[in-house]
Amino acid sequence: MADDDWDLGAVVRSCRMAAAPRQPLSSSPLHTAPVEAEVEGGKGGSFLGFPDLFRGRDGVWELEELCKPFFPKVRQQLPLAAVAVAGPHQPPPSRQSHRPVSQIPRSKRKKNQQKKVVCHVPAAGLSSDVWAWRKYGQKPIKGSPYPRGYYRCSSSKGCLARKQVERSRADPAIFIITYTAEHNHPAPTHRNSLAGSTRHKLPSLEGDHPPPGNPSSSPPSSSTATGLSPTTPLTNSMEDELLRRRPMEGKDEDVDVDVDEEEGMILADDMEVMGEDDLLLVGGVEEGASPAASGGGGVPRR
DNA sequence: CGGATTTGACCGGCGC
DNA sequence: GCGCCGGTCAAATCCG
Ligand SMILES: [Zn+2]
Repeated sequence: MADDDWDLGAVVRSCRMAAAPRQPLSSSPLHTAPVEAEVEGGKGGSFLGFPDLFRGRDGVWELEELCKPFFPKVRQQLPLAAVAVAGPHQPPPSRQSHRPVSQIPRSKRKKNQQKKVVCHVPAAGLSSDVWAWRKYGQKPIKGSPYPRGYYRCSSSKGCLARKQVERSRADPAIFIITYTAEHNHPAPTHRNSLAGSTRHKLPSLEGDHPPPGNPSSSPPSSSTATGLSPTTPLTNSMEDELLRRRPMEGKDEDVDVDVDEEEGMILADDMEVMGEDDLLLVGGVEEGASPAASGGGGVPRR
């Protein structure tokens, strides 16, 4: 392959998340990833694309510009490694128990699964998420005073969709969400009332009153973010608060970076085709196993 | 009771 | 070879 440089041909496109207050839709299930960019072999090179404005569908939030002082570390992981599976595997669990990775060649996926969609959205954007996410980790990242939250689809069972939420270092009011993989099932329901599928969303909270010590003056300085995305539903208060902090004057920039290497999106395809109302399952995508079931065994799996 | 959240530890990859 | 970093899993805990 190539010669030339594995550098990158990145195609960045701006896409707006559009909270879409509603809208009959029914023709665009993908509300958050209308565009995609392809990056090839990205390593050691700054790319960042060009501000490509895109039509303004509803013309609600007009894109502004993507000139953000990104940190000097905008490197994207490199793909490479196109190994083709292989074979034998089934290596016994060496080391403690490590992780019974005997499910799928995660190793390959790791680097192969580079499908990422980065979207910069304001606080309001967080609430635009119609999917239910379950947080499975949070870690402080270098170069940013705020930690990054790792979320997974509530139905991790067939949904490899993952989401990374991080706060912008310059604009704490802006969140950088990185979506990986797509859902293989239709959204829970178009945002009915947003059924919160999660907990932790106390209705209380009015005005500010954080009991003790709530850094209302300069919150960002301290570590611990002020609360990364709660989950699907965003506390109104928080939303409002954030909005207040930095009223997005039309500043809504979204960058999509999609790296596709090989197939593997059949499921997604299906979803695209259907994605209409409540389509439950599509043809048996489920894993044959029967984990959830009702506890028939005890330890989950893995 | 189930599900979600939280926190720590562990692993793999990369850089030096 | 070791260290750094990011990412994920896993167990414990709490809420509804
Ligand atoms: Zn999903």
